[in-house]
Amino acid sequence: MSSDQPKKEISAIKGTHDILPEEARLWQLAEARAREIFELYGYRELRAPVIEPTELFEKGTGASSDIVTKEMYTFVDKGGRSVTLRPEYTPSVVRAIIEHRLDLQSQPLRYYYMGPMFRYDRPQKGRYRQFHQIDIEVFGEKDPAVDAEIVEMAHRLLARLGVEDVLTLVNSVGCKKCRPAYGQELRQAALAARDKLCPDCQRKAEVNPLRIFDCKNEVCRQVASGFPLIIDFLCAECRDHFHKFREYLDLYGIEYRVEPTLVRGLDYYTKTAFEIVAEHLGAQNAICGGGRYDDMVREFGGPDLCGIGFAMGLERLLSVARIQVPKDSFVYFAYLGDQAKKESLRLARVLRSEGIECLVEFRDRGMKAHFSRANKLGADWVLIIGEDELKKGKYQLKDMVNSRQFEGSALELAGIIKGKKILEIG
RNA sequence: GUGAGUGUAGCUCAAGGGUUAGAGCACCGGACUGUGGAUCCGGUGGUUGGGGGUUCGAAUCCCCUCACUCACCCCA
Repeated sequence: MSSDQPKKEISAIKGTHDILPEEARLWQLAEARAREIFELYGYRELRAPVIEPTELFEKGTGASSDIVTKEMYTFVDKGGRSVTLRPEYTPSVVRAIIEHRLDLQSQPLRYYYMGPMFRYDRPQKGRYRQFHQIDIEVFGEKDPAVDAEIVEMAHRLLARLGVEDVLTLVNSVGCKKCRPAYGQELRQAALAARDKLCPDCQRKAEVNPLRIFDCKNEVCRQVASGFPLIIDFLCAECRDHFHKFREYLDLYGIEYRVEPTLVRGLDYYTKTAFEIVAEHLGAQNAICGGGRYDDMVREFGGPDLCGIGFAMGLERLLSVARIQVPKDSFVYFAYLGDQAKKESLRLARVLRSEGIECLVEFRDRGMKAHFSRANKLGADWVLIIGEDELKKGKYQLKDMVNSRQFEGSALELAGIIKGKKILEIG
């Protein structure tokens, strides 16, 4: 680089990250496990665009939510439309269902997806501006058994990824019939105790009193502990739903704790709300969050179709996952001279056709340097081609793990590598 | 958006106003021209995050800015 180049190098946008090959292996593995498990339960992938009309989230996520009011990547495109990089996935699925009349298919509809989401937050551990979620949704099933099913499915995935020390919190946030009455009672209690609360909670008392329960201030917690709880206000239907949900959780052997103050941050939840938190994750410890949203599809002008789902944060998941990436096995070509290099290139094509990973480097090296390099790269096999091998048309294959060496034709060696045939030489 | 802390080689860290900013690891090469991991020797690599100021002199002190970390807030 010449000295008159600009000094500032271009770096990734704040809150976004490159996932380098070594780490990408972990992502691939986690994503593959998630797919396997979801498909075992009959879920199928539904891919929606990263970018959506802004109003989709204003209506879906909620115009008063923090996500919509201050965290969206929103801009006007060249056609003058306001568009937004999705901050969450559920509204997109709802849009797709209505747009493609998926509700006419036999229900329930089970979907999963994984991909990037965008929120203009202040980055910190476990919170990034571009982050990734694994998302599942079920539509058209009001039986609380499905609520328990997705929790159980989440647990299975966590177990598969070696995530330990998790705590599952469940609650019911009621429905249109019973929540308003509770909301009023709570607001009254909050306003009555207003001057004892921290400035932040004084504001919440007006805007969203449920949030006071989340305050970490000791005084606020004390005060809030005397507030009424939603669970005492649930209508018969919601109470029954919650009861059965818990019965099914017991049936599945899922350990959980009823957290009467658990409230999901998105406006649309009804009845079941749950969260799975992990220890050793710091302040952003929610690894999975979800719940039921029975009114959302209808509110979008679609059919009366209930829904439930959850999202898992992949970054958070991976930071507590204990997964072993299997080591790749490949053949390194150690050649001497230009003729041997060309023969290596030719041979590598043959072996690749046999499904064997091959690495031919183009730089001229001595045999020792080749081996040193092969070792550094972690090659399981080194295929040696020099003058002797060119003459014979047979090659030396060294097993780098057991330090054994074999001789044979390309296909014979391929057989050895694939473990089908052993031709050992003295 | 608010508060606090931290930025020195690719990584982990020294030097705390005074020669030319060092070490380990990593990378490249040699000892060793057809057989790796070890050892020894050498080499590449820095406008000390960036900009401005104070000073005879700044990695070091001050201001701004950027990034990261932690917390608030929010949430996955």
